[in-house]
Amino acid sequence: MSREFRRAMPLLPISMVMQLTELTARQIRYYEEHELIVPARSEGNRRMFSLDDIDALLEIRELLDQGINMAGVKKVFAMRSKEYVKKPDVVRVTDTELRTILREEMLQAQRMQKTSLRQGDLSRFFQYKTE
DNA sequence: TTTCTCACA
DNA sequence: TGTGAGTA
Repeated sequence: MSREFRRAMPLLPISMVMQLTELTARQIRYYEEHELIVPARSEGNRRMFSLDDIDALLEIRELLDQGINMAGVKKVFAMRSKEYVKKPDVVRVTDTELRTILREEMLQAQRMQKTSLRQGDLSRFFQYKTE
């Protein structure tokens, strides 16, 4: 049994995920509505989360903490899954993608009236691109 | 008891 | 997002 298979195995109920991620059940379901996570269902329509789902939720929380909105989080996730389908080697941020990210950050920074545009934050995007 | 969906302050 | 209602 591969490591990937185990990580993708839906084993945890929402109560466990709540403790692991510090998120409320409401938030977890909300993120599912926005398709940021797609937990499996079992028995009586209960959500069963995998370790991959936990990772995704923790990252969503980090992104949100940085002042990025749902739209921004969606973009990051969309780009990642896009890469996954592509090649795992030298992937680079295209000019249009970079402009989109920067614009989103600028708008968000204005709305939040705080500096979410820190170099540390931006470096995350480049990290994702090469992981 | 826990989780689910739906609706509303 | 939080919370309460009515289920399964």
